[in-house]
Amino acid sequence: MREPTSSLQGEIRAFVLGKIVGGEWAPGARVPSETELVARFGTSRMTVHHALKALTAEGYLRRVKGLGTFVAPPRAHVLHARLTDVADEIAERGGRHRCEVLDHDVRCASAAEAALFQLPPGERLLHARLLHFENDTPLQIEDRLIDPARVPGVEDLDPAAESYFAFLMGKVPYPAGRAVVRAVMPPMETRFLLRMGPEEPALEVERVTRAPDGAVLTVARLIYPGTRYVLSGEIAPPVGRAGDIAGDDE
Amino acid sequence: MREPTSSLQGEIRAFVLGKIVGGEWAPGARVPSETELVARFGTSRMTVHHALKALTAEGYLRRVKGLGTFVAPPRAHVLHARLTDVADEIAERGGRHRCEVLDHDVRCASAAEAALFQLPPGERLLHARLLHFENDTPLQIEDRLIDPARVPGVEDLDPAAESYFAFLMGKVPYPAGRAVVRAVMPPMETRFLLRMGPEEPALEVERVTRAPDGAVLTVARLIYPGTRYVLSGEIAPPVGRAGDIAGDDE
DNA sequence: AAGTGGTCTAGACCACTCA
DNA sequence: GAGTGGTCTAGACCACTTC
Repeated sequence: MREPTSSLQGEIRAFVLGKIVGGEWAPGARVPSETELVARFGTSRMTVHHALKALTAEGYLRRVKGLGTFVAPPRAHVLHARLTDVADEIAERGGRHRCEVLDHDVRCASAAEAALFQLPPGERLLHARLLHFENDTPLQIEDRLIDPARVPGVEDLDPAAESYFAFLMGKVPYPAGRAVVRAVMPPMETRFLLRMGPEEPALEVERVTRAPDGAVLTVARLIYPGTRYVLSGEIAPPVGRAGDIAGDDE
Repeated sequence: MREPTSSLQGEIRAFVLGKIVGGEWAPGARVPSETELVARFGTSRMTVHHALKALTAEGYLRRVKGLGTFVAPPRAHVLHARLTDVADEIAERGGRHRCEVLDHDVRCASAAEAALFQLPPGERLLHARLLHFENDTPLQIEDRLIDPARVPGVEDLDPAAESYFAFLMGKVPYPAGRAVVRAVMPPMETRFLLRMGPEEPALEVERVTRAPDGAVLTVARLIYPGTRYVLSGEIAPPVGRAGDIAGDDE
């Protein structure tokens, strides 16, 4: 990560961040107040405030009105792993992507599915199962349920032409959601489709995607052969979103 | 995520974010300029700037000097998964944590280990293998290598008393690092120790932790029984760190 | 009462892009 | 040259904490 020391904010940022990652200021330690930093760097208070605010948003600092600024206790780290469209992921590696449609139907929601989508049982749900290939080697089975009432036009989509991921991205960018990553032994059919070895486990990523209003839009189960796919990402401190009210986690 | 509309910044933020997550402003679309928002909300320019800056840091906007502000193209989402100390994780669930030391020795780095740590082969490395229990059920095997030259005092640590995670956190808070998540079939001994079923796969999380200067401090392999552990997290747009120079990814 | 951070103002200069 | 965002200033009032 390149640090811009070219600006006054950058200087203050580098000064504070340096003390933190260098271990000089331990977690919980008091950071100089805005007034003190103003005196030290000879800038206006707003400049200092900007720098500290940014570091707070990035999870390095904890600020309490009336009390002071402190080094945030990093008792947890956060894994930031990109979840992309399979097609994009393959393209990035320079591979060729192809997709076979295994199932594609509109069905009535079972009790479990209705509960998942918070819909009355029997409501219509679009179901699709796709097999994605990288250079003719199967890489992923995508098992997806979509609420067609919330995603207009999705019933007319040809999954082989445009991915559901891309389509949904266009319809509802910036969805909220949760994902769960598991190691599983998939059933026979899955093993066969993904050309997996007899003892090979699978990595399963299950995503529940919600509209900003909280309604479930789609549930996707992505299954990868364990020997051909890993999930990877960077580790960083937990980020604070500006929309959040000050941390209630203590 | 609660949005503070109590402040002027909050109002502007809510206005812009609403248009984005509501799909009214599509990815790539032009966002009103600071001048326009100043006119609309009747605030000073700094106030508008703050709000847009925050949304930029959170990955929702893309700003180009001299050009304008745009809705960031969300072609990828990011899974934000917490990586905590096992002991903390178990404590959060109200469980009881216990730890058995399987191996604990200082050895000379093999060629592969030396390469991983970017050290000359034969350098001393601390190796430990721990079995973590939740309520007397084994949950994790921690297989860890540490460069004792970079982490003073680590050789005197009793892993059963204080976890390496906590110790390292205290020594080098806010490390940089990468993690890889895999589904694997562990060897016999591991299956036995974790009391895994004959066909049960394992979830493996491998972390490489680096000091701010880039030197590898520790490599941890954490192995969980697939039926007793999942990795989960929230999905959000990729965050931009203020220290980064404007995105070069296009 | 003194000090803290949160927010806001009304200016300013700059580097940049586009026409 | 007009418009954009990036940065900065020197003030201000507020809510909050601790003493």
